[in-house]
Amino acid sequence: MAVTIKDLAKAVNLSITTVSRALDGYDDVAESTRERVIHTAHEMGYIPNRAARQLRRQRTDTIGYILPSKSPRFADPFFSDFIAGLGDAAGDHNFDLLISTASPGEKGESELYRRWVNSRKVDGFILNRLRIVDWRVQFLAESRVPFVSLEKSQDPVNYPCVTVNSRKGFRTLVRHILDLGHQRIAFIGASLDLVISNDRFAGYLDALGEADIPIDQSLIIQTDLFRQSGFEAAKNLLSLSQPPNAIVCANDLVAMGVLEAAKDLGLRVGTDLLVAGFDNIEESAHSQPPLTTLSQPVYEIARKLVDMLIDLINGNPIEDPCVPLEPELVLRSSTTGMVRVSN
Amino acid sequence: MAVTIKDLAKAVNLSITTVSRALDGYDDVAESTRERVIHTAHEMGYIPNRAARQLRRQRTDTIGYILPSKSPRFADPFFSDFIAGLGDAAGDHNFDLLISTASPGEKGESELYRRWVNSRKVDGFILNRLRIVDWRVQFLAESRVPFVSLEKSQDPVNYPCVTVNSRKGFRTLVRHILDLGHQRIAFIGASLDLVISNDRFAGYLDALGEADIPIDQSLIIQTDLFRQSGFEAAKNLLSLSQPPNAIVCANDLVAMGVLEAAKDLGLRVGTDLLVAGFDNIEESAHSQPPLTTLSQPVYEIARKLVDMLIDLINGNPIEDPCVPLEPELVLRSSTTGMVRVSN
DNA sequence: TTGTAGGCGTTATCAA
DNA sequence: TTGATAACGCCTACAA
Repeated sequence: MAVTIKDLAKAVNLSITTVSRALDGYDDVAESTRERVIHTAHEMGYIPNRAARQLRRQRTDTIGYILPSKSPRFADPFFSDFIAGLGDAAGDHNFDLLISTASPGEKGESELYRRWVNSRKVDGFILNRLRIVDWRVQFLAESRVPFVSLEKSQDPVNYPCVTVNSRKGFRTLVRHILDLGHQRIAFIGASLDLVISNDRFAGYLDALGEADIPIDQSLIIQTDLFRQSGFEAAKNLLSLSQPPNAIVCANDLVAMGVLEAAKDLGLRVGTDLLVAGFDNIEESAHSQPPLTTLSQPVYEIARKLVDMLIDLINGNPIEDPCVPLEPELVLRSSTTGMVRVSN
Repeated sequence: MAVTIKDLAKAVNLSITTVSRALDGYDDVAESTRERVIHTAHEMGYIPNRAARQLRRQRTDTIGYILPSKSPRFADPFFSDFIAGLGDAAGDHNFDLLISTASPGEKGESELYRRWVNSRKVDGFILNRLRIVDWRVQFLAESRVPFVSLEKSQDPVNYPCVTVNSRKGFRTLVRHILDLGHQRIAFIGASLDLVISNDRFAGYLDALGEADIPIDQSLIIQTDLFRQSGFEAAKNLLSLSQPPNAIVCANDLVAMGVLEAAKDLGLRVGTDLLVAGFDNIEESAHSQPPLTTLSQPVYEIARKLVDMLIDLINGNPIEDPCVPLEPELVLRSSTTGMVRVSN
């Protein structure tokens, strides 16, 4: 059916060996021979069989990403950008991207990682949504499978990563709100096991601490990072006897839910209630009102991660074992009121 | 490193053959032997090497989907649901899902399909966003690679598919708007080469024809199925000397752009201007105002497609070579005005 | 009921 | 500069 190296060898009247090496650019092949081989290969539409190559080289030229999602049906747009970046960068290196989904913490998740590792399905992993202590880090390190991550866990293991200083970002964001004269600021985030949630919460505390504002536990909510969770959390917060006059959210999706809750309650966001998020997803520029948020270059981060991972897989030295980035504060009318400062 | 069947055979003191067949459930293996093998396999964490199995079986247990997108960074939420369905269903069958992106019509696209076919990377393909005449259908049919599709092209080839009657759906939608007393209805869609665009346009024409309303070419716009395109198209439409009083869009994303344009121009959507879309993406329930749209069960469709494809790959008879579905009209205030008929 | 052996398509080692 | 040949890990006639 498909043309194999054997067919090709027969066609050019050479041994399989020579053909293989002509194609792989070894320098012990006569230039004329190489040209002939390459030409005929093109002509016959020869493409090496992946499985055979993998078996022989013990490599798959595939990187894996397991989307940490309970319900992929309502995927965070964050992941669209992230996956697009992974896919594009992988393609540039002639790698494939294998994707699956698994709920963090559930049994299926660890099984999936284990399967992909044991059956040699991928040469390495991309991780994100790390926990402070993350079993994946331990497991992959022990299994000696290359991996890189967005965010860094506290495990005593060294691995390349990209980190976004969301702590500092959130501190800046909360300060911005304080500067506008609002002091009763609520925080909606996820479990503090999650690095991103923890960092952002820390930034929130930093800013309040510096302004000598006491922490009010009733204004701090831990939930999922979904729109619906934001909606419900906001409904609760806003029905307190002393409701907050600002709500900062660990991501934009949650903030979208908050906007909707505010609308339901007839609050004018930007004046009665300030709202902000994190991620700068596309929708946040188009919401009603547009959302103040912290922007991180998700697509580029994903690309960078792939570059690092492939270096790692190839045994190349990684120039920058840890790339630190700063999120950018994007001011929109959900905090600045009617004046549109930025789009 | 990873435990192979050889290691396992050694451990249980049997030949590779026997182990292999014990694991594969052949009935010519002593029950006691089988138990011993399975037990030890578990214990040692044996997982068959994919590459070897693929090479031997000439199968990859992988299905491919190439996302037809020019700019994956701003992916249509439609694709999130679709891909989630593909992934989940594939997983249920112990198949993998290989994903990549390519711009429809560009050279990279055909190369990608060709590569995946020739290098036997996947056992079959899922297609969508079909053209009226689609080279992929021709190519895959000629290559004798199994495939199924959402929507059906007009190529003289038989293949299993799921179709959504969007023509009828759009007819119903446009009628709904006509019933509300609006007659100047604009259509924003994509190239009429695209089956979905063509069908929806046909439904639009059906409804206008039945109501004896002449077609006004200036109200018909062909563009991309992106939010920004909808925004721009709407700006143009609404600045006509005789602007439309309703705009129906080939998908929700475009409708979102239209909503924004309307807001910019100070129009009250639902009264001054009616707007509707197709897909029922999550955002359409939360937009300002919520959007009237046609709903199709994207996730379930994707699952169904995978089931059909895997049957096809396995040579099983397909019970239903073509599954026809009806989209459901979801009325919201973007056409019904202030009254929220449905959420 | 179990084992031997050949081969899937490649790449890599060695010899010619 | 080229060509035999042996793996990689698995499956499956066929033989025992």
